[in-house]
Amino acid sequence: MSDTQDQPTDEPPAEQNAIDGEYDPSTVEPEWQEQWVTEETYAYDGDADTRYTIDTPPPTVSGNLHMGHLYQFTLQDFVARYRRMSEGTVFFPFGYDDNGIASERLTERELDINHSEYPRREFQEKCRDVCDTYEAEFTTDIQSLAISVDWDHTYKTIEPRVQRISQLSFLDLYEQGREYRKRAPTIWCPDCETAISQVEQEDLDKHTKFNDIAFEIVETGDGSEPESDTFTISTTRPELLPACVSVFVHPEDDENQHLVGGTARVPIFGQEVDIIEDDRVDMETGSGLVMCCTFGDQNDIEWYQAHDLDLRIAIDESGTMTDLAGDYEGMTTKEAREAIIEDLDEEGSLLESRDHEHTVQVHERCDVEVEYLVTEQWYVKLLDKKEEYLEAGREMDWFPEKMFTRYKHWIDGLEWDWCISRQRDSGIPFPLWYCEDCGEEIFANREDLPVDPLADEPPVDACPECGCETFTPEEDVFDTWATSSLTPLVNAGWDWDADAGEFSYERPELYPANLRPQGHDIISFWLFHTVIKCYEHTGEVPFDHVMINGMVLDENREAMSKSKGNVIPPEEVLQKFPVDAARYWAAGTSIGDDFPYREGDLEAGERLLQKLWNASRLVDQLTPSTGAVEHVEEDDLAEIDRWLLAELDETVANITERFDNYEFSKARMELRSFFWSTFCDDYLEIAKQRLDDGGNASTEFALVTAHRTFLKLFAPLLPHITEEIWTRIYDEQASIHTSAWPAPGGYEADLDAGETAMEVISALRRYKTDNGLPLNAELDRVEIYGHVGEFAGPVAEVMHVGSIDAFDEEPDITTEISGVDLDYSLVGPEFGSEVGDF
RNA sequence: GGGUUCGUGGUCUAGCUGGUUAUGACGCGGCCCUUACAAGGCCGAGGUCGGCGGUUCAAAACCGCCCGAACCCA
Repeated sequence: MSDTQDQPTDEPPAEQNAIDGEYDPSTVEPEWQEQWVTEETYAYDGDADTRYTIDTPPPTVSGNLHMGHLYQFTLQDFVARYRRMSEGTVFFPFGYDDNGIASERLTERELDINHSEYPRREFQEKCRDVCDTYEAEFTTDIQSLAISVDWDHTYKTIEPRVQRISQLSFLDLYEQGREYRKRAPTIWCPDCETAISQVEQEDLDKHTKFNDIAFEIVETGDGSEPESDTFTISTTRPELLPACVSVFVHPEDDENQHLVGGTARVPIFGQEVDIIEDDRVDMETGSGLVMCCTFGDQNDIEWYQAHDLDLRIAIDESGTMTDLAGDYEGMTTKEAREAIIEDLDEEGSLLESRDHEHTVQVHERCDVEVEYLVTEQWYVKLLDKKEEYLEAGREMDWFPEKMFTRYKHWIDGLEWDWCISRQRDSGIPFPLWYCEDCGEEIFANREDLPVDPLADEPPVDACPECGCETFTPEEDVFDTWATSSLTPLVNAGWDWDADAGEFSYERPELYPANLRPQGHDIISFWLFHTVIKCYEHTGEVPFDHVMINGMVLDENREAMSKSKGNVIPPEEVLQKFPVDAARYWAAGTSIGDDFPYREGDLEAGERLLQKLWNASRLVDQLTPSTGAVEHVEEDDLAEIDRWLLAELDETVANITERFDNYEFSKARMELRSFFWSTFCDDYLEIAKQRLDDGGNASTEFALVTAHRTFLKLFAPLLPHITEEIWTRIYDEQASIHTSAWPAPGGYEADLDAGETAMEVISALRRYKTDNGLPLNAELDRVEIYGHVGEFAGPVAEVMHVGSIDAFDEEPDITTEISGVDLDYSLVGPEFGSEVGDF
């Protein structure tokens, strides 16, 4: 009997009328939140037979909780709570990603300082202090949302344990030949003086001058005599002229075809450059001829690599002109731009200078235009295994399925290996030194990790290559995602076992994780990096399932943003509505779709809470104390009671399948509809009549069984109210959230007759309403044409009908209302309608 | 510029492996205080399923183009 619907047990009887008065979430919810934390209700049971593991991307510590967090964590929590009941135990950890540039930025903003004003160590300490404050606040917020995290399993990506894992990962990938150090073009912020990744830059519209500059033709490609001695190059960045290495012509540009293969001379600086054909030229802009400088934009880098061009570096790390710029050396790029335009004009090479508006790439942090510099950076190889990583993505089940295409598309479009070094202050250091003489890389020993090469000594006294005894520490730190892509391994306690000479897990059962829930905005970098790093370390993809959530929009379907001023802070919502109502709202959309914040949906949730409370009060009033409700065997159940339990069976099966497939919206809708319409509107009304004059074991049993089952089915969505009712009526000791998920009890009943009976009730209500009668008005006699089986009795009771005559056959006459004395004839609902003609 | 996803009553949605009268909620109108609940119950109005074309006996669903929105990558 253990795998049946939730039936009454022999628990100690609760006091009669355990539920009275109104439900007051403002006092009930905080009490439970506190109790769940102090009693460790959600503790992971490592010894359990079955378990479920969730690996969530740790939120970046960059500010306060927003609606996106509320939504996302709530969705994760639906899964966690459902699985905790159905599987036994759940590993649901919580982490903070506080080792990156976002945290530095938060610290600078919070303390109104700049990182460059402090020694690295001091600044790092400030970052940690600020993050601690925010994290404590964030933790309180998450707990107040009833997210069922195991608070004994939390981590920060800056903590030593995670630093060790991150550095181990670096060493392992290097030994596998998956990493290399290379001098190559990188995206560079001259203000922050660091390499940045593509995701850290954003578009900004800027007003500039578009300058037409004459280049002298030294030689045409086909040896012909040119009509003119010069051609025109249009550029917004004349300060890059000293870095000009070639000129490009589009292959379909007939007018300039004769120049291809020839050479041109750059004004002022005088270097001769090749004229080359390439289809990446934008023929619509300017003259159709374009110069390539190392480097003005990403296109220049592509050309540089595709055509093996020279490297001419005219701008250094701080945005200052180099000696290559001759007279302009030492100027900022802005000063040089003005000076060069002036000199071009004087020399007669400046043909025109006009206003121009275009989009530039800036660093999201400081809005300063990025440069492309050749610097020495560490990379993780990606490009040689695109096919394999695509296959790794296919090994996971995606919910919704269509989100896999984003992963696929990202890999298809990959053109760069992953630059993982950052010239930053607060982050996890690279565990290595370089020989001062020969540059040999000296890596830390695995058992010594974590190390900080700026403070710690290298593991050798002399360079194994050249014997030199002095070393330079690597000053760079890892990209945030080089670490936060390791959370599945952090959860499982991945580590190097020096004795065994291999990697091991502290909790091997946790890898791979069952589920990765996250937003669709971070599929391309966070999820992708997590999949490939874990895959390279373990040979296995880190997740069975990936559940992708959409973004929260405002009521007009627009993204919430500070600049639009349409941000709704969660605390404002939670002041107005119960947490359970907010969770009901969060359950209201298909997974993966963006969806708007709508107050009406929270009001609907609030009404559901009241309905649940009131229905529970009625069940409580109608039935004896829990211990006195007797178990009734299926054969001894009245038809109407067995019908309810059979319907409930179907609902249990459906809801379970919905949760299995992360279809919270459908689960919500079906559960609400069955509870409200079938249980409250139909069955409860019937039960009231049946229990009117004393006890009825069959109905009491069905009522309590259904009610217990409802509470459990609602528990993942509405944790507070279900716990409150559960405790009051059924169990004062154990939480509903650690009880077992209900399973269908195998009840069989005449569902057709039940359905017909409910339609008859509905028709009788309509009749009374249409005739201005109260619903409890007495009717003398009703004839039913249709199969209602043994339900005629309950129907008569609930609708206050004197006598019911039921006929299985269709009537000869369709409808007949006889007399004025409330005699009533009713057509049996037509059922079994024909399905088309084919 | 390239790609992905989406477009269903006033609002948010279900349906989308083609087949009765297109689902539900919110909102709106009317009636009803029936001893759990008026934050309730019952009834009702409201849709050319973004547009045009195609496939088919049959299209909200499948195909093409167009319009519009969002996101990702340039």
